[in-house]
Amino acid sequence: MTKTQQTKSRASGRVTLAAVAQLAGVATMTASRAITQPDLVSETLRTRVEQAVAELGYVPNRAARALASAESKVIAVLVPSLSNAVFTEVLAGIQDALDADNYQILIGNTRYSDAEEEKLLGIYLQSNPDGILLSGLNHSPRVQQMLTSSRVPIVSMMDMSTDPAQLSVGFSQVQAGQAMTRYLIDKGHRRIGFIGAQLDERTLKRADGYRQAMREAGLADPRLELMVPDPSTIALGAELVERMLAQAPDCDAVFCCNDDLAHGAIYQCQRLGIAVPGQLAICGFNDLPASAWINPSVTTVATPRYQIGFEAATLLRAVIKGETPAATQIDLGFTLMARESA
Amino acid sequence: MTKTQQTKSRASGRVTLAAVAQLAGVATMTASRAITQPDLVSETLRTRVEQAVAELGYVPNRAARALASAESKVIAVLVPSLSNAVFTEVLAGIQDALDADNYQILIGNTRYSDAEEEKLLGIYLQSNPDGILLSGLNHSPRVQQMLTSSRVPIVSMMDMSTDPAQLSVGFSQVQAGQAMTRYLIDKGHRRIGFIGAQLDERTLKRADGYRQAMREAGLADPRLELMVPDPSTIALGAELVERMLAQAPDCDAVFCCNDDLAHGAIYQCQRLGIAVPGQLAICGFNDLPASAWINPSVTTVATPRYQIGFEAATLLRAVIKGETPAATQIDLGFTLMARESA
DNA sequence: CTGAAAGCGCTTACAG
DNA sequence: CTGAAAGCGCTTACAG
Repeated sequence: MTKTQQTKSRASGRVTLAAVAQLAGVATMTASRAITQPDLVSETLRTRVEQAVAELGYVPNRAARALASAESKVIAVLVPSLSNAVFTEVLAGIQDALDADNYQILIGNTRYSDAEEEKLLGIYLQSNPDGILLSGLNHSPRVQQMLTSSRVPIVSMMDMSTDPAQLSVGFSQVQAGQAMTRYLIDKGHRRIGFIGAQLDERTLKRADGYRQAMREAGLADPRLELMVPDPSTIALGAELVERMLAQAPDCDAVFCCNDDLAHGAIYQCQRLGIAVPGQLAICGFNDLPASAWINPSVTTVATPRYQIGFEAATLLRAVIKGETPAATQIDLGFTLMARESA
Repeated sequence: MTKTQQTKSRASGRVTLAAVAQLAGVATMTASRAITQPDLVSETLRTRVEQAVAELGYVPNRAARALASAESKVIAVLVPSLSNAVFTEVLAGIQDALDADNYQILIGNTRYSDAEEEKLLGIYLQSNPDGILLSGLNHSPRVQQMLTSSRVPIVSMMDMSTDPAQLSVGFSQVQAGQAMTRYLIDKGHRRIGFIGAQLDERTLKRADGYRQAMREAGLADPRLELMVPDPSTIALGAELVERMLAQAPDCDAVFCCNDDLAHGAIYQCQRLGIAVPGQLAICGFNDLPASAWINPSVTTVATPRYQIGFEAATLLRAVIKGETPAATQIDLGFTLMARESA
């Protein structure tokens, strides 16, 4: 066990596969096989190698493996936010789907910024990922170009693509926006406002759905829309509900593009003495855990984000393995949760 | 540019440094230097290499770099949860601190499980990380052993270590628990309950602080404690406040080990017609964004989680660079936020 | 400032 | 079922 003959070597000092093989009395590649494809090695040698691994505390070097083999066992995930519970649940689904495969999951938070997305993708591409999980369908030309030239398999999450060549898992953001608006119209509301923040792809599509439904009903009015680029927060919801009421005093319902905004709007109405839903109906989007508990409980759209992550990762893994997926577009749908606030 | 003489080679097909060097008319290592240490290369050659990089769309292979050099440029971060906003803010701080250094940040969600922590650490160690950021001070013997034998620099986040050899950044969970309890006592409360969930290291320490303060004031009573191992959620807070009132009907204040629980407790009191803080004072811990907005607004302890992430990453980076840090323990403190609910 | 050679620690064909 | 050799794409000493 004392075989330190490092002269001017660049050896890291870590235990190598060669050391394991030597202790087990086999060739390096037999040791390699005993670890990665144990079925191809006789029980005798496999046991000897396993003992050597345990005795030496051998930890495989992932960089060496990635360099020598075709695959990196890395999957990169790009999400626009980690403070938004929606995406942490997407990540939980991804984690669960990839659990057993020894994948290294690279989680990148783009903070809703194209520049940040480009930067992170650039770094991740250096790791030669086996696959990439992306949020949304719209990306900067630079990102698209990087993606194309990398030839890495990609699955897009959150929305449905119209391009059959593009793998996507999610649900129709437009239809969900429409469904909520129609629900409010059916409830008898006529002056329905839309509050949107961040103005990311999904918010804009929900707004589209809102507009379509309002137009169909002959209720469309641009003064009922309030769109700001700031990040969605409870504080912003509180602010925007007041601005909406100022710009459209006859507003009788507000569709907030997400639950954070809706919660803030409700809390603010409580302070201002505005009855919800009596004087003003308020609804949100996503069905965060708090929405079922706030008083009044919040009418919203439940979205299958955990499932999206799980199914997207499962689809990606299949594609990486060279399988031809049964479907390239997986629509997981959404559920309107009618509660007290609207 | 047409130099495809791959016979039975295992080449990946990607553009290599050698190809860049050839196009630029320099040696491979000069190309390498032009990219990683541009100051050491003449302007002429540097420009030629840069043009070749752009023309070929060269992306460095991180695995090859990691294998050839001593450093992996990987930092592994282990957090117990991603659904808890506290840790996503810690991550934001880490991201910001490490932004410019081309580090690959490996984010691992241990889900409060020792087994999961061991598994993730095992995977991450294969990447030979330059440093590791850990949550908390208590880890399984197996994890400690893996950490020790890896010899990778470590910084612990969230709490203060008593071991001077252990780098830690955070604040005293015990003192924070004490401070909140004393605040409630000073407000005149005598029958102060403590509700704890998950029972992770931090919750147990806050409970310790609570007990010490109650003992000092001669108010200690085990019937005022309610500890359950379930994950902290709003729903659980709603359930536990009822159980607390059942087990200690004369309870006049409840200290929840975190804000999620406190929010649930408040919503439930609203439903049950229990006035907060009139009949029952309720306070939380962490100061999540909603706490300032809920009616009544929530008395809680603001914790410097973004700063913890930022400072811990900064400290780790210094240690990796071989610098001797000015302090091995960084106490970032906490702030009691007195609001309406208690 | 620039470069030819060796090596990092693994896996891939190819034999036997 | 087992193994000797070559190679993955970089960087590290060491010269010049």
